[in-house]
Amino acid sequence: MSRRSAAGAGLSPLTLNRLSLYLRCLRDLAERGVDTISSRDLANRYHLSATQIRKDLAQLGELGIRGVGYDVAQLHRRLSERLGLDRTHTLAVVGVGNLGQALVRFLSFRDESFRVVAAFDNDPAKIGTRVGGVAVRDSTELADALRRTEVEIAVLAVPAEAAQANYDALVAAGVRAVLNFAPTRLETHPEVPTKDVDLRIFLEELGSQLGARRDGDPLRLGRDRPPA
Amino acid sequence: MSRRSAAGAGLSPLTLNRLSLYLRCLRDLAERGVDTISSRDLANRYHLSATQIRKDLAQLGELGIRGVGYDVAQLHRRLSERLGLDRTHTLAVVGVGNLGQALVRFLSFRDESFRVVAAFDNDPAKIGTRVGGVAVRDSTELADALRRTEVEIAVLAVPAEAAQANYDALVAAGVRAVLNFAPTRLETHPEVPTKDVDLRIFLEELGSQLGARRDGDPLRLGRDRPPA
DNA sequence: GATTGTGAATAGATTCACAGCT
DNA sequence: AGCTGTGAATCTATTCACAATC
Repeated sequence: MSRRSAAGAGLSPLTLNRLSLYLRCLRDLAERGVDTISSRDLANRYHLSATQIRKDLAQLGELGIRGVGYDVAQLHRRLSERLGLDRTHTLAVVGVGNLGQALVRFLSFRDESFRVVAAFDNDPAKIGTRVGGVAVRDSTELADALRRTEVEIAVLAVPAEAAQANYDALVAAGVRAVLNFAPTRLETHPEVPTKDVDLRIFLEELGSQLGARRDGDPLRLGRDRPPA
Repeated sequence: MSRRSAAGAGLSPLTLNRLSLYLRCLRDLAERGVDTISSRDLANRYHLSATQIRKDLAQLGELGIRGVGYDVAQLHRRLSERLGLDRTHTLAVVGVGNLGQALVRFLSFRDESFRVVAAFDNDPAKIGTRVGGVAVRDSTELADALRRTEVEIAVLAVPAEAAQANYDALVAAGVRAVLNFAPTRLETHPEVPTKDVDLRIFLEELGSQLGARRDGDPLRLGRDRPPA
């Protein structure tokens, strides 16, 4: 079989997320001057699973050398490619409230792979201002503006009520993927990969792991051992 | 078997996240004046799976009425309880940069279940200022401050380099759970549930689903159908 | 001897399909 | 008749264990 056989096929989101993680580890290793690493070392250093690393990486082709390990630089390159980080993705942030503003600034910050090229809001007080070097435009211009600037990924950070309408407008304007921070179930367009990120759900997950209220046993805090 | 048998046991994070979702749907339904709903209707309205709803809810006990469906108000109450939302969780946000500030404001906003009671940063320029009604204190006071105000959940929004040290300080100060936004693999304390939220990984997931660069076929944007 | 890559085994999550209530 | 709750079946993900390779 050839070097780059069917290695580009569809990986599961779980695998993709781990690849991102591995990539970050490799960046760290490169900075520290490590140039070869075994799956076991990688796992130990960053609290991961060695077998899983091997299974995941094997999906991209034969990347390691038996008896030796993986070449840090080469693996880094290969992962970047597979994750599409070898080129710049253009982003638009829609909704420049608390979260939207933070996202614009956060994403504009020393990152070669993602670049915020447009921001939109429907609040007249915000339109025309600049956030993190990006001009905030009127949401109603969205369709026109996007068609000209070829935005690949949209970041939706509007209130729940406005999410679906904005999503539809974005898809109609030819955006190819959406990262949705609005706490709603969007009716998604099947051809546009959409990822929901709901901050409140993360908190609720933690909250529930803390155990529900036990009446008469109010809030054992401090250094106590947990119930289990 | 009694009404509240072993129903409080450990649900998987996946299930918990879906319960949060169902809860949000129920809130919406209650507002719209719906007071009974079947798993099928719930699924259709919010693009979920009916069987999965039933499986998930069954884990909390016998909540529905066969032939009829679920009582919206009662189910809402029951889910809130299980998710620990029937009481207020106290939060501390550590790191008041772009993201931290947005999180403080976002979380301070009309939410009964989570309340930001403290914010910390190590930047002298920020210490003493207020963000969303919360005073920013020096990170070095963290241990003392937390012991007095009994914070349950910490939100870590510091740069990667500072994350581990702050995490350790938080755990030592008796925090019971951590929501980590720093892009690092933390060495976690097993008794403190910790959830990583890495915004860049979400973007990378989308980026990779967009397909890698195909040389000579640069950026087909617009309304084209995707490769598949 | 060390380490990868992988088939087989296990664990976990989702879907199916239907018995059992109302 | 309609809908829940659930065992069985299926699908997906992870871990084990070892043959293949350096």
